[in-house]
Amino acid sequence: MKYSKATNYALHTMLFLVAYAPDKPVGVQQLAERQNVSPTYLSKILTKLVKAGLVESASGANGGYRLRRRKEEISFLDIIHAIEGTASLFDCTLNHSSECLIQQEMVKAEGQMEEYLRNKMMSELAGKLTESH
Amino acid sequence: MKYSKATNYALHTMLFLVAYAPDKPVGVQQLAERQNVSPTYLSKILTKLVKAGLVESASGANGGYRLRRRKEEISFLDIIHAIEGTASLFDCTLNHSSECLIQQEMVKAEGQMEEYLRNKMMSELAGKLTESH
DNA sequence: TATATTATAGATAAATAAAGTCTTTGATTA
DNA sequence: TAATCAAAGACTTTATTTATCTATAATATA
Ligand code: SF4
Ligand code: SF4
Repeated sequence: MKYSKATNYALHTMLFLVAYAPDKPVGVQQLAERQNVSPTYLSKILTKLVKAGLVESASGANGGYRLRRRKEEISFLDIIHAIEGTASLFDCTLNHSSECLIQQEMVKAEGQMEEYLRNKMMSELAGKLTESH
Repeated sequence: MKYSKATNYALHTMLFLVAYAPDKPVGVQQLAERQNVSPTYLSKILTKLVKAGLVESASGANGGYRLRRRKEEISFLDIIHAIEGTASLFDCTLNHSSECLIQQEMVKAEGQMEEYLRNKMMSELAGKLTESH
């Protein structure tokens, strides 16, 4: 079980937008170069972020992506859910009713992680950023 | 990102051993039937549990698997780590030093989940088990 | 000792998921 | 109109997970 690389790309992209982006949109080209990932692949990730309402896009010349919310209102969990989806990490195919003891505990455990991520906002990292990161 | 089915099998196997197993070992055949999984596949999972010190095995007639610790001393996390390994869920290949802000937060978040799983013991579930589960 | 029983290990195959590419379309600006 | 940029779909490649098959080793008991 691993977080996908797509999630890594998404987090870095968001962090960049939060930390450095001015008002004008940033193109996928520029975002991709910073991360050594192909623009076409990153664009699919960005489209997910758009659909999740985290960023907005503009086509055409001078287009690109920009944040749609204030950095105080964007959590790690928002970004992760946009990429990984919101399904439980532990989903037993045989659904032995809601009383399933194992699943209950696994979901609670996951909830602990999510709570941390829900409360960790982009704004908290933006200030601490150094050049190389 | 999903927990593997192997982890599911491992949790069910351990729960069964905790709840029903007498002193004599249980064969992989029997364990596999309950879960509709092939004995050979389950046996590799069990071997991991053996190597993690959670169960012990005995070859030969009347052999099989039995718990190696008291149920109060077996945590969800023990079992999950035995199967999934202990590496971080978020591992950026480019290791930008230990000061990496993103990784730091992701590891902390994961730590919250692990803490819950570390404190959740098999003994807590054993009593609540119903027939069908 | 011989035989049946059971776990361990390794190679391999099949299935699934993730990562990445290519190409077309559509929107926007200058 | 021409250049620029995002969105979408089909597709390929790679990696991981799941599962099977076979051979070997250990043990009990008849
Ligand atoms: S007990 Fe829960 S996890 Fe196990 S098979 Fe039933 S529903 Fe699935
Ligand atoms: S900032 Fe952290 S997560 Fe990002 S590339 Fe550097 S080490 Fe990896």
